[in-house]
Amino acid sequence: MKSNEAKKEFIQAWGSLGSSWGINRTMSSIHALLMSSPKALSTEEIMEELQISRGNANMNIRALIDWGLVKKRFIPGERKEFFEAGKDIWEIARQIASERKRRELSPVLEVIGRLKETEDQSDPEFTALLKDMHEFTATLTNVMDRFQQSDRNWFFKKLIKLIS
Amino acid sequence: MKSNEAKKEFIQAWGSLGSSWGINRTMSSIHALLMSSPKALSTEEIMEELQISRGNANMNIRALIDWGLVKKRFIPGERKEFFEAGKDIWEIARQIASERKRRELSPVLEVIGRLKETEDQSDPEFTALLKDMHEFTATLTNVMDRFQQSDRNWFFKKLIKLIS
DNA sequence: CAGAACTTTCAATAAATATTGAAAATAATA
DNA sequence: TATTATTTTCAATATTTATTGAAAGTTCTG
Repeated sequence: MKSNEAKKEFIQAWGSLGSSWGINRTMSSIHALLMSSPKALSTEEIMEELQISRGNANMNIRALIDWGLVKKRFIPGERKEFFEAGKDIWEIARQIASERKRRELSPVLEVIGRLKETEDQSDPEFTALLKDMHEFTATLTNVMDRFQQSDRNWFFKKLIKLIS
Repeated sequence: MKSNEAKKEFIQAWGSLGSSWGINRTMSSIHALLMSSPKALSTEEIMEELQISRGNANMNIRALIDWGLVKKRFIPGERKEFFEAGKDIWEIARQIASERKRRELSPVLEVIGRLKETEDQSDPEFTALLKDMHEFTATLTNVMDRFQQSDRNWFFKKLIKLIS
C-alpha cells in the first residue's frame, strides 16, 4: 500500500476517533493531515486536501493552535502562513490529556468537591459517593499531573513497572 | 446545602461531563440520577425527575444497561421494572474505560496496526509515526487491561506507587 | 498610501443528533 | 382468552452542532 493511501485512511480513522470522543471531525482530520505530512501546509492546501471551506479550515486550525497541537511556521519568501503538527505521540497524548482535563474535567471536579463540602449528609450513600469520587479523581489528577510534567522516558519506565 | 439540591447539581454536572465527551446528555443524567438515588427507580420516576419523554427514557436506560452501568431490579409485588446503578466509582470507571476502548478505540487501533504493516514506507516520518502510535497504544492497552482485570485495591496501590 | 494578498468573522444554511409521542408489541392478570 | 399494564419502536420534529461563503478586517508590498 502506498503511503499516500495509508495517510488517507489514517486521516479518516483519526477523524472518526475524534468525533466519537466529542472533538469535531474536521479538527481531528486536520490534525491527522498535518501529523502525516512531511512539510508544513498552508490553509489552501488543507482546504484542497480535505475539501472544506476556508472558514471551516481557519476556525479549526485556530482551535488546534489553541490546544497546543499545531504551530504556525513561517517560510522565507512566502507570504501566507503554514502550519505543522508535532509528531511525538507521547507529547501529543500529553497535550490532549492536559487540555481535556483543564477544559472539561476540572470544572466538574470543582463542583463535586464543593458539593462534598457543603451537602448536609442526609443521604449517607450519596455522601459516600461524593467522597469516593473525590478521592478517585484526586488520584487520577495526580497521575495526570505527573504525566504532564514528566519526560517521555520517565513515564514510560514507570508504566512498564506498573504493568509488570 | 440539602442533599436533594446537591444531587440536582451533581446530575447537571455529570450530564455535561458526558456530553463534552461524546456521550449523550440524557444518558449521563440518568446515570447520575440512579447513582445518587438510594433506591431503584422506575421509568416513570426517571421521566418525572428529569422531565423527559418515555421513549427517550427507555432508550437511554437500555443504553446504560448495554454499557453495564445499570441493572434491572425486580421488586416483589411490583409489575414494572426498576433500575439501579452501581455506586463503586472504581467499578464505574473501569466499566466506562472498558466499553469506550472496545467501541471507539480498538477499531482505530486496528486500522493503525494494519497500516503499519502494509504501507510502503515511502515517507519515513509517517512510518515512524505509525510505529510510535502502535507502541504507545500497545502500552496503554496493556495498562487498561490490567486495570480492568484488577481489583480495586491492586490498582489503587499500583497508582500510589507510580506517583510517589 | 493604494492595491493586492491573505486572514478572520459571522449570519445563513446544512447536517448530525437527540427527543417526542403515539401506535405496536409484549407481558401479566383475572 | 380478553383486558389491562407496561415496554418498545420509530417516523416526525426539534435541537444542537458544524459548515459555508462572502464581506470585513488585516498585513504586506511597491
